[in-house]
Amino acid sequence: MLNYLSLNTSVAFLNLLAQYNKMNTTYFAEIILPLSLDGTFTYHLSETDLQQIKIGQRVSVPFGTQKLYTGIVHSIHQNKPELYKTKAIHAFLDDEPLVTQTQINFWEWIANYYVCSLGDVFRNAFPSALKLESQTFVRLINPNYETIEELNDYEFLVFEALKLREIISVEEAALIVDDKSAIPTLKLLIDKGIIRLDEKLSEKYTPKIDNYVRLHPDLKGNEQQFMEVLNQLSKAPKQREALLQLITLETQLQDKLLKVADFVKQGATNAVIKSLAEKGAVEIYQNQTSRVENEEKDITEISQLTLKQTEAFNQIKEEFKTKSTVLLHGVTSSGKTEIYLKLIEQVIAKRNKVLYLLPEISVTTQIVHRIKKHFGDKVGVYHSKFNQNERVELWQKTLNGDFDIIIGPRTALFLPFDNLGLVIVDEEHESSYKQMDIKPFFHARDMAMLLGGMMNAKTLLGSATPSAESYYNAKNGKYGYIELNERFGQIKLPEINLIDLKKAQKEKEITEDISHTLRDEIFEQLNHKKQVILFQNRRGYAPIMECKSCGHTPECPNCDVSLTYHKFSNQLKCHYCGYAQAKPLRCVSCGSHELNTKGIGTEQIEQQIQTIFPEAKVRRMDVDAMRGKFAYEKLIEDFENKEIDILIGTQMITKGFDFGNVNFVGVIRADSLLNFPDFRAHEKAFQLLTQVAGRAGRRDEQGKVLIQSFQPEHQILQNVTTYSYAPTMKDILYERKEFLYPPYSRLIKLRFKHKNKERLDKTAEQLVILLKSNFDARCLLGPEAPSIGRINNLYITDVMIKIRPNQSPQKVKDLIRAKINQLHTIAAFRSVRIDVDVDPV
DNA sequence: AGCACGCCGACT
DNA sequence: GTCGGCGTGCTC
Repeated sequence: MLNYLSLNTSVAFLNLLAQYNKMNTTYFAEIILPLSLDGTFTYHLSETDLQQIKIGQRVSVPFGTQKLYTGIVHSIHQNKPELYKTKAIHAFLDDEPLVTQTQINFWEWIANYYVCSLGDVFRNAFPSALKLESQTFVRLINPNYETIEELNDYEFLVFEALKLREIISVEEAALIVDDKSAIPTLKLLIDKGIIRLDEKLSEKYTPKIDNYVRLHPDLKGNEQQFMEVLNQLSKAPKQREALLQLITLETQLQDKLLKVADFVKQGATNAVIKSLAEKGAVEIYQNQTSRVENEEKDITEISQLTLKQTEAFNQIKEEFKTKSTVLLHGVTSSGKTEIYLKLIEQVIAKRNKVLYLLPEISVTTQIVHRIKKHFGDKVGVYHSKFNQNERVELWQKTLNGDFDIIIGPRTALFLPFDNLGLVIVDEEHESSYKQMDIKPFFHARDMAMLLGGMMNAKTLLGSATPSAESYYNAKNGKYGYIELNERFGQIKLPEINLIDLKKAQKEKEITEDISHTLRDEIFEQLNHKKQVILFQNRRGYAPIMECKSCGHTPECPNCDVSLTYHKFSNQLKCHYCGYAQAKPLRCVSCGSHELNTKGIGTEQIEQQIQTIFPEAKVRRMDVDAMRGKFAYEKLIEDFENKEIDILIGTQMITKGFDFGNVNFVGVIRADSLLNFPDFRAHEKAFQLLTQVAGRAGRRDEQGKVLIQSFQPEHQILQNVTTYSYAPTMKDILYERKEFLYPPYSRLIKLRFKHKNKERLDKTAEQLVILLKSNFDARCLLGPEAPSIGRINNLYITDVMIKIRPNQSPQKVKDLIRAKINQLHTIAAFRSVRIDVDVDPV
């Protein structure tokens, strides 16, 4: 009895213990979701989940009332959350992780540094084709519903459709009825218990499948059978010929596969190939085609470095022994690329990977071509014009370790590579490295150094005009510093001269905006069959349109800017929100027909130049002319083939655009660059003009540059003509120190946006009040509306915070986070959007 | 960031 | 009278 009892209790006890253990061994996963919400989200794991879950794996999870989101497994733990009930993971989307642990660490670092959520980083860093969103489907659950007379026409239509196909998507349902009544109709059907809504995930990425052709496997290495087939074809000469051609092609291609389409291009016809296939001579099969395959076939040796280059190369290597970052300051055409190539070669020889960052536009140009030429299919190129499918393939290939080198703009930083040995940031001064439109507002140059540090890689910053920050860091010994101040082949730097526009106007030495000196020079160049580049940093025809009689200027209805006149499309456009209207025939204010334009854009220069040089082939290069995926490549090709005599461009032409046949560059008006209300204006103007000048005389002879300006005496312009980089920087750094700007402080810009101006200003003022006690007056500026105070119907105001060198940036950021949260506890302030921009440019 | 719930203007 | 506008609150 006692035994029985004790046995019984022990069984009960064991059950209890098992249950207890089970409870205690409940596991949870932290999931990163693509939401702008702080932190990760906790889901509980079943035992089977636990078997297959891996950090970095893609999962789908329910979030909110019904939606499924794609998330990434961040971590696994046993801490049961007390404040809310966890849900289960819906599904594992892949067997293996698509994100590495290093990437997760990197994302967290970025979220912390740039004061945004981990979800913001994930959303931006991960290809969107891999972020599945659930689609809502309608499912029939009561096919036997009988009281049909109670259904309205729309309900009946959906019911009938579902009887044929059990499941339809909400979109299909909307097609059956009309768009507007779809949701109400479905609601009624749900209420009647006839249908149910289901969420389904669909993969957005689709592999590209092509038809390929090869010699039939049965004939391969079987000479006798092959001869038989060939003899059978004696009466079909075309087929015989094609078969023999295929053999030749296959030998040439070695292991590469031959697409049917490519075979057709080589002379075979589809009909012939089909007949051959029917006779068993060839085989047509399907295979996945890579969208990111390299075309490059002949790999060439890297050319020998010159003495100067070798010297620089050795210095870089020496500096890398003690410093993780080196700044290579080399004038345009000094041959920085060759040095990069040599370094890359050495790094990949050690089985390390290289990340090569370029400003956006340069990714499509010659540099990429040159790198591919040396490293062939080991080069992965990322570009923002890639479509979603191409991005996915690049991601997967990178994850597989298929590439030794990844080249790309700032987003390439997020590809899943490992084992980096070297990061190159070319044109490091370029402001396009800073992401400004979507969160995270990161600076790719800075994050490249960080990522390099995480993987023990070295970072090489390259520029002809280094940023003030990098120059400062180099001069202070934080980075290694190597100068390369001689052009390749010892060609002299272009001679830069200034043209005084005031004087030219007074002496009538000018036609519209082209001074006669500039005109004569262009004429001279064209006579020598040279191509000319003209720089005007404004697109459109004229930035302002003005009524001659009343002075009215058409403005954007959504933004606080005047509309730019585009003659080509005969429209007035807003460059901030995209608003466009037809050019009005008369002034909307007074009805006058006399409308004037003020200021000049590329379109107007194009027209003026074409008038002066009616025979010349004039082209324009700005975002308006560069629409479409291959517009840029096409233009480069045309320029190379000398189908363009004069190219007029915005700052686009300063990036990766080097051609041997250009000996002269003209700047139409430098003034707009100099008078920018920004503490970086002088730095940017010097860099831009120097870069523009660098386009001239790159190969055989010394180039010439003419800069037109109303203030030729301006110190920056004077310094540009004499290539006085160091003195310019000295002045700039002196001012920065005086006014406590970077690199002598760190900036955080808080940008407030709201459609109601009063509420906006009140909120910004309130946050300043909350922050006031923690900063001295010099370090907390604003709120102040930026020069364009309203974009897309949202009013904007900025608060600037300067962090002194002795302050902890982390503590300041924590403070900002806390104060914004505090502000948001009050409902009235909550609707104002606050963007935190760390290290604004 | 989505998405649902809830309260006020312009329409059949 | 409704439809639908977007303000507000919540999501593991």
